[in-house]
Amino acid sequence: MKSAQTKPPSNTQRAFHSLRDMIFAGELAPGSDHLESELAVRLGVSRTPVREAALMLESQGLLELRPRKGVRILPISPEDMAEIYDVLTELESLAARCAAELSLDDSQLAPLATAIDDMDRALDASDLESWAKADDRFHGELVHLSSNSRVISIFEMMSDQVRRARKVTLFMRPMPVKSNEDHREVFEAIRSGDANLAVSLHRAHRQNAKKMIVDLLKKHRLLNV
Amino acid sequence: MKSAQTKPPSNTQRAFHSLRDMIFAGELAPGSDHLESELAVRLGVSRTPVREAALMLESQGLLELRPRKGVRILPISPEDMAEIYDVLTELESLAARCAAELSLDDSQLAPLATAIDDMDRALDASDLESWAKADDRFHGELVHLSSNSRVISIFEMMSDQVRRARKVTLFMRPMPVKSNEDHREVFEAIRSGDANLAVSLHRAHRQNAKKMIVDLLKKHRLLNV
DNA sequence: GCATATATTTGCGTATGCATTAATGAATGC
DNA sequence: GCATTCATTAATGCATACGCAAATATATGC
Repeated sequence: MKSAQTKPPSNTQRAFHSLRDMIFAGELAPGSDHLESELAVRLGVSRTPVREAALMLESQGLLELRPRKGVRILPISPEDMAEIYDVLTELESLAARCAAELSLDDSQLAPLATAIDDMDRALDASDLESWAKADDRFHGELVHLSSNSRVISIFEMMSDQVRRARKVTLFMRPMPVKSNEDHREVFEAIRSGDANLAVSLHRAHRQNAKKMIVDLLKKHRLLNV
Repeated sequence: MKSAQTKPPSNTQRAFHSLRDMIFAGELAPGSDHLESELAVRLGVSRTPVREAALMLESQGLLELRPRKGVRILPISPEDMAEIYDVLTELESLAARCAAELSLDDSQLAPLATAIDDMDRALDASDLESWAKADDRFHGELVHLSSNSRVISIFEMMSDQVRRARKVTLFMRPMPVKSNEDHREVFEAIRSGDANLAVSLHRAHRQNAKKMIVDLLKKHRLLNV
């Protein structure tokens, strides 16, 4: 999926990215409807590339094409997030297992290590935005170590959704101190080649994260109804 | 994704299904290129719905749109199949865990049970086609028990690919006796609510299947080069 | 005979127009 | 006053047209 975007910078690709960005920026609010023609004007192109981009985004679960109602930006419910985290838990655990079994040297593990360090630094500075970015990086790098392109692309799709949910919940949650400890432990397990340990640590880590974000989303929903 | 198809029978949807079926039937051979306009004529519609359908199929990994080369039907390499099986292993294991934890009654477990019985019967009759169908059903039902719509749709996507690969390898493999035993064991573990056992049994089962099909695909590739 | 330049073809990306069909509101009957 | 039907509106689904760029064929110079 990522590779598909790097081909040529066509209008369809631009529309795809623009719409995606607009959704993440909240410019297209979750639950809102938008006519294809309206979006086309907004992006300065015709309906065709907008439609094609919308079709792609639909298959990624960011929006839905509803005949005569326009494209509907899908909201992220706690239930959706629970599903997503369950999938991420499994796929990242697989990645952790692969990584541990590869007996990687320090240079190959460097991206993970720096991500962890960055998270610590961000935490010290109470900079949650930076922390979230580094956290994303950690999980992303981990998944890339699986060198399974399917795992990677599913992960990227779902990370998008997680990032959307995190926008809402980031400042409701406590400081992710435990989370940072988790990362270090997982990292050490991978480094020492203990696949089973890496998997079980990572699984527990993700399950905690799931519970946290799902609860926060529920709270948030209560606040906003 | 499945739900999207049930909306209205539009030309795009028809094209989507037709192309998919043609790919599975081998009518569009793996590795072959086809012009959009050519496919449009063949399906009796204009290029637009063909393009839209192709776009969807691209995001499902069945084909690739290559400017000026036409849509390329992606071949299924042993490497791809290994990736797919690794993902399926994790997601189905998750489903097995969920299923075991739900303490389902016999009526809810019935679809699994019949699938297993059908496999046995097919095996007795040495009817590999029927066996494969029942096997598909078993795995499908299992995944549906997860009631995780993401897991289900990823599974359905990847099952399509597996089915394609199986077309080629089904008659090269030995009788799946061991496979049937595996299914029964997994089933019993789920019924008795032993989640960990269900997971480990199922994981092992899928890893065996992976090795088998990947090896067969490699052999097949050697034969056809 | 070969390499480079030029012409031609061809397929795609995109715009646009039209027919279809769902949604909305008006009008009519009960 | 409410429901039902019909007319109107409007957005989509799709066909079609066109320009551009890539690929191929042709021609030209050496």
